[in-house]
Amino acid sequence: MTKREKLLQTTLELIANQSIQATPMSQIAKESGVATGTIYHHFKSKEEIVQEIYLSSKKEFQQVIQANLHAAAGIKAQFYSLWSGIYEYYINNPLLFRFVQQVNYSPYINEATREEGRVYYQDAYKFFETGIMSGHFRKMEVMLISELIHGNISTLVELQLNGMLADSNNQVKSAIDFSWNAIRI
Amino acid sequence: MTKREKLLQTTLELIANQSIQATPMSQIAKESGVATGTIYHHFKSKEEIVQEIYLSSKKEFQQVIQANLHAAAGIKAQFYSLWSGIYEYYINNPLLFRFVQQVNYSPYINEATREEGRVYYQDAYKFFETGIMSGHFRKMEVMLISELIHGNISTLVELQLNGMLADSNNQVKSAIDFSWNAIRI
Amino acid sequence: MTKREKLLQTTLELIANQSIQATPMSQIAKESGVATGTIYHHFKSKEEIVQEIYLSSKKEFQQVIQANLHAAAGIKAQFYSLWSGIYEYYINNPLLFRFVQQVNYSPYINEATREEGRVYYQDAYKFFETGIMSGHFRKMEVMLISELIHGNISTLVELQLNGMLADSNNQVKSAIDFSWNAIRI
Amino acid sequence: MTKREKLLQTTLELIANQSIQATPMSQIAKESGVATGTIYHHFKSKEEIVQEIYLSSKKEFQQVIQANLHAAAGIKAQFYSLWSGIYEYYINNPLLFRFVQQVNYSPYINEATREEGRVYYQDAYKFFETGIMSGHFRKMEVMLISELIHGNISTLVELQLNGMLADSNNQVKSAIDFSWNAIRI
DNA sequence: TATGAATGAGTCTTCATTCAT
DNA sequence: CATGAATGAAGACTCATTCAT
Repeated sequence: MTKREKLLQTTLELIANQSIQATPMSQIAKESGVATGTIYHHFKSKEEIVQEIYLSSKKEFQQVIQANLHAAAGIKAQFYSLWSGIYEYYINNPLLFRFVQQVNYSPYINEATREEGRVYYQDAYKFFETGIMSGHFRKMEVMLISELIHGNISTLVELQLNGMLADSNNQVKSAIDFSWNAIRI
Repeated sequence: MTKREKLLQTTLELIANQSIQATPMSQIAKESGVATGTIYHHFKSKEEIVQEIYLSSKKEFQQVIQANLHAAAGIKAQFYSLWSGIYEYYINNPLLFRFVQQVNYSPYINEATREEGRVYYQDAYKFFETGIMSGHFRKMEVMLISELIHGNISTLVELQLNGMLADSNNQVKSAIDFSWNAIRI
Repeated sequence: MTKREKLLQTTLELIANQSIQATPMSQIAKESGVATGTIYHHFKSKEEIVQEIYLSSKKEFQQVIQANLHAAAGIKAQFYSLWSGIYEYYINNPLLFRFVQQVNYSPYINEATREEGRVYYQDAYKFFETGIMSGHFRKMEVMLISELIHGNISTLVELQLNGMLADSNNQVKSAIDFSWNAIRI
Repeated sequence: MTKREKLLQTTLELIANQSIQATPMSQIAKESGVATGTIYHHFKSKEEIVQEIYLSSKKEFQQVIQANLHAAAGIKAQFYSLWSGIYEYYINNPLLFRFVQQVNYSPYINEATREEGRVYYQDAYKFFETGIMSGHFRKMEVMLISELIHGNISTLVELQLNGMLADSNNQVKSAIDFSWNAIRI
């Protein structure tokens, strides 16, 4: 791992676990095993680090979407695969999930950056578009569908990570059905 | 308005518009037209102000729920009323909505306070419980339904407040249908 | 007890137990059962309260001296009586002893006030003067003798209050002898 | 002088001359020619600076004791040397003397730190122990002798620094005799 | 006299960032 | 590229004192 990657990784962990406000640059430096000044050879500012993590998480998210859309499969199978894929991605990367939550409404992420992040949802948009055209999904703005479904998944992850899902397999199943019924015709 | 109420109101506005981190006590004092020390005559700390606003918003939320559950009406009408009532409450109180978002994942609101806030959801829980018993709603944990539906509404409010809903009446209609289809049998 | 006396008493206790710096006027008010503003009807400032306690303790000290100098007794008996009397006075009034220590080198007691307090030592001065004249005590400045003997007593009180005197009766006896041998011819 | 030493020196001077309460960190910084933040690069807190000065003064004190105990000399000569050595050390380092007085009963020095400081008195204890065993000194707890004698010296320094010793050589002589007669057999 | 809300200067401390080495 | 000492503006909070009631 390069020093740069190490810094990104450390920042991610610290912010996810203790919030931005409680994460000074000095701590990032110490936990990364570098001097304070060194950070500024790799990044312009604290904001830049945060934004870089934010955007790279969105890029990775795009790959998760792509990896779970198997054109050959039926539309319902694809939908379940997509939903579960994203859910599991978050569950397996809780730091990333927490990080985005911490950071999303802070001054570190402005509307421009948020907008930039939305680009990576395109493949999901297309999937819903196709579903609507083919008469499988109710007619709605694809952006709206995407946000609602993504919101459902986030709700589940949030509950799961907080240990609020007893018999969780079953509840996850319920939640996917919830989303599916919400949009299918 | 008492000085105390003025302070709560000012804090709500400032945090909603510019985040907690960007809202120093000195600014709260100045915008409230009082001296810094005066704040501490009314509140123990910045944290206490934030928590008080948070919890009183949850209490108000409870009244919104109650006001929109008309037992006499059919279950679908009740659901649409509840959904729209909450949505409109948020749209009419955007500062409160933003405030809760800003504050929710900050160290100012700990799990204990969050838990304390969940008490006020009880009436919604009961509504979903009844709906499941009577065979109108799919069988799911009521907590799970509540969180998912509330998530849907929040998604809509978020999009609306960010000006991302063209032809918004229509889209709100779509979103309610989304939620309704998600749970109805 | 008048409100004024109550305030003096409370201040004495608080400062003795937790130092001046840790004793705000607000606490003095609360523990005295009055409002903050009330203090300022009775005293001009915090400094005035402290000085008043300081000087009244010195006045009381004068009475302790007088009460323990029995002209009829022999000089050694008088000395032992004086030494023990002061020692016991301090032991029985530990708050006063601690208070004076806390306050003595703080900006609240200036050299003028300290000088004012020394007036009350006159009777002890006279006692030593007489002892020197009659050839019982070594020839020294009476102020010097007084300060040294008083220092001895304070040392003992300090050790005693800190629980550092095992078999304390014996050690107190040793200390009085120490002082007596120091000055007797 | 390193920046660290400069800070210690400045703090010593300021506190000695104007008390802790009247010595804000900002003034320590300014008089040391550094920024406020720099202090915290070298010390954890105000308390740490004060404690460090306190303990290093005690360490130095130990050396003063050792330097003035000449085993070859007679016991009386040693005693006079020790007494005078300490006295002169204080007179030549009035800031240190005042500092310890200012700080001794403040919350900055707790009992633990005070206890830690007492370690450095060991050599004096041994000297008195030996004197008692050899029949030169009256039988007393060595801790008690030490505290009483040290109290005598402090009394003298205090008077001297306050300009209250006219014909001071003579009075110092008297005071040493006072201490010597107090313990010798 | 008594109250207690209000004041605001002042305290310690933090922390993103810079810069000489 | 790397270091870490240094910066200084800014933050939360305290507290002696005032003043309208």
